[in-house]
Amino acid sequence: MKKSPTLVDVAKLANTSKATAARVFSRSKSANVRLETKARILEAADKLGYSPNLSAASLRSKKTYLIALCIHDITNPSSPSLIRGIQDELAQHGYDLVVFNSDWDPNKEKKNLRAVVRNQLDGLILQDPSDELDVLELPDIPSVILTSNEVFSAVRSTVSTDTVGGVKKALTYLHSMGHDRIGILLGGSVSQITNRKRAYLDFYEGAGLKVEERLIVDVPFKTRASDTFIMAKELIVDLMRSPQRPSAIFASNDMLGLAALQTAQIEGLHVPRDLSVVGMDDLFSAESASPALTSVSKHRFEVGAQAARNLLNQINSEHSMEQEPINELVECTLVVRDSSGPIVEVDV
Amino acid sequence: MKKSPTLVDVAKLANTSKATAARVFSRSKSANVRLETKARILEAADKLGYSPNLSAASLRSKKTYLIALCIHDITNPSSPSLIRGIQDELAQHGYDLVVFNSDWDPNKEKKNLRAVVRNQLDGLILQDPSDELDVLELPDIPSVILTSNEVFSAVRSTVSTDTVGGVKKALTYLHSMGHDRIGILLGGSVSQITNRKRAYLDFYEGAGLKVEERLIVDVPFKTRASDTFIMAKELIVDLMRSPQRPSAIFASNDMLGLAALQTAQIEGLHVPRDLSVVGMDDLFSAESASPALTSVSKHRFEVGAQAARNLLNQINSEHSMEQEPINELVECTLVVRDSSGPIVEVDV
DNA sequence: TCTGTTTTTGAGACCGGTCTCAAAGTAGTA
DNA sequence: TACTACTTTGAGACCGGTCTCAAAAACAGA
Repeated sequence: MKKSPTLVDVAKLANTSKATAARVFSRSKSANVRLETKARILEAADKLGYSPNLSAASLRSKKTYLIALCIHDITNPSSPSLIRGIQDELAQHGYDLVVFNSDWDPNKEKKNLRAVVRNQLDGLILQDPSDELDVLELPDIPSVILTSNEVFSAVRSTVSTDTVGGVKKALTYLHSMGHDRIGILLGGSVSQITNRKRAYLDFYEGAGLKVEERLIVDVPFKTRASDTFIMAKELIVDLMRSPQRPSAIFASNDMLGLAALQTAQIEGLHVPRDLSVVGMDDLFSAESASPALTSVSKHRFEVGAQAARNLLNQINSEHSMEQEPINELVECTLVVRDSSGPIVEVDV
Repeated sequence: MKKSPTLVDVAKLANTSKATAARVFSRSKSANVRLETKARILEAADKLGYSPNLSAASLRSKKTYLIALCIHDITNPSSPSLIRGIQDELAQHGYDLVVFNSDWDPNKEKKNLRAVVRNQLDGLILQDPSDELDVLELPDIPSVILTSNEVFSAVRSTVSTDTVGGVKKALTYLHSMGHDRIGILLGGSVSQITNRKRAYLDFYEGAGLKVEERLIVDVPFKTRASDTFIMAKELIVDLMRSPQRPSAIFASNDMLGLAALQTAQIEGLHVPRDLSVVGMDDLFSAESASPALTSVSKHRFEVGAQAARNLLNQINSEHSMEQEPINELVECTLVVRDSSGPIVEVDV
């Protein structure tokens, strides 16, 4: 592995100065280099197989053209589209993405944030910071936080999903199909659970329906998806076998929705005749389920793209850290498929 | 955003030299610093809120502690577990991961590889390089390639999946259940298709069964998963409605398997009574499908972990680029679930 | 041809660490 | 106390770009 050529080598071969050669490769403002000179330099670079050293560049210029994404777990099925939304936007501006997992561990989260500043990354997209994280621990760089937590939205730009609205859309839809006893499967983080439960209760109150505690099922969160899935199925069986089972189930995420579909099938309930199921996230798994699962899309791709755009704006503006944060809210959309339909009165 | 403190600032405050201070933070070989001195330096660093600048460090030391992963599309459902396998292994050694997507575009692939060397990344894991990529275009850094293509395995370490063996396992299983007319759904890249078709034909020949061209279905590849899915369903309908439909279907990836399940349901075929379905990949979607999909696991997590381990070995050895490449093959495992069972003779 | 303006080029400091090498300090032993 | 061996520290070159600033070259108009 022979030493790779440097800018000085290129300059020497092209018979110019280091400074001029640098201007050809610099990605900052349009450099003034005569075309003839430029061609000569490029030719020399090509001949030597020169490739700029970004470490050196970033040392002086303070720009790495790398963005950090700190998420909980890339294995989470909704992560990929989020990431893709970010990457597609970043790629257009020559930025690449470094992905960190926190596994919902506040210590890992902090460790990751330290890595972000050590590596001089140019920006940060942080998913749902833990409660343990103090605002002051946020690195002092352009950042967008994916959260609806006001503690953060007060100081940094955020993009969040209108999950409350999404829950309402799902319930409104089911109610309009004649369902007035709708089971809800709650899962995920504590804040997600309280959030959606609140929305559910509000809807019930608004619609003048009677809340039955039995219909509200909390599925404890496990790190491994399969474990949550198995746990969910047990709880759903209980719900379905209960004397007055609901005619519809709203699952606050697609994994729970799929668990409901599977359980229904095992229990011999036909979906959607005997039971309507609506999920949330609109994963590919929802589309490919049997029957295809009606689901509330959170538009993760768009969320990612929006976060990236906001971040790039901050990076490209002069005094980004003094600017007022921008807090964006992405609406949910209901995607109706085959797992839901009008209530069917049972002829006794 | 005030200027962040440097090592010199820390050294000054701790009343030592830059060199000594550096030794405290250096991640290379155990530095000899008196405990008392070290404590003083750490205290000073803490007081100033010092954080090392990795750009500077890597300029001199030629190490960024960043690894590149070049894959086709992170949105592909099997990517996350691969990534996780890599990350978990890397994290133990203090490396972070930069993820690049090529979207099966050879030009993007080349562009990504250039970015890898520009950024001085310490290692590369490259998924299934395109045929357009010349071996000589591979960056001259430690790397592991996820491919079974001999052109690459001759010159670089590789990790690949024994898909041929996997296909055989699935078919052997179905055959043992009494199925002798097994449809196969082929999808993915050209090499994947030919690969698996070959395995299918070999199995049929070995088992002394008659090959029926009608049972071999090619599903054209589309960039968007949903498009492939829709296309697949149309083709599967044809297969199921054909006069002599197969009693079992082997899908060469889970997406096609799920499409088969959905189609069967729509067509009123009971799985597994009327039709057995076996997929490949063992995605979470397979586990959560209704009925749960029997699938051949390719152990993507393990593949990632193994690739990462190999890469780290290269990085930590002296003359990595002169070493003989190590080519590893990961076995597939059949995970039997509810979508497959013994053939049921129809009473006419 | 000459002057004023604009464009292009070069010299060299600079970024913040790491690394080498030699000097200083400390122990252990005769 | 003197001497060797080992540990700890400091001085300063070095990595390969970027950036500033001034000099040189090119151009335009008179």
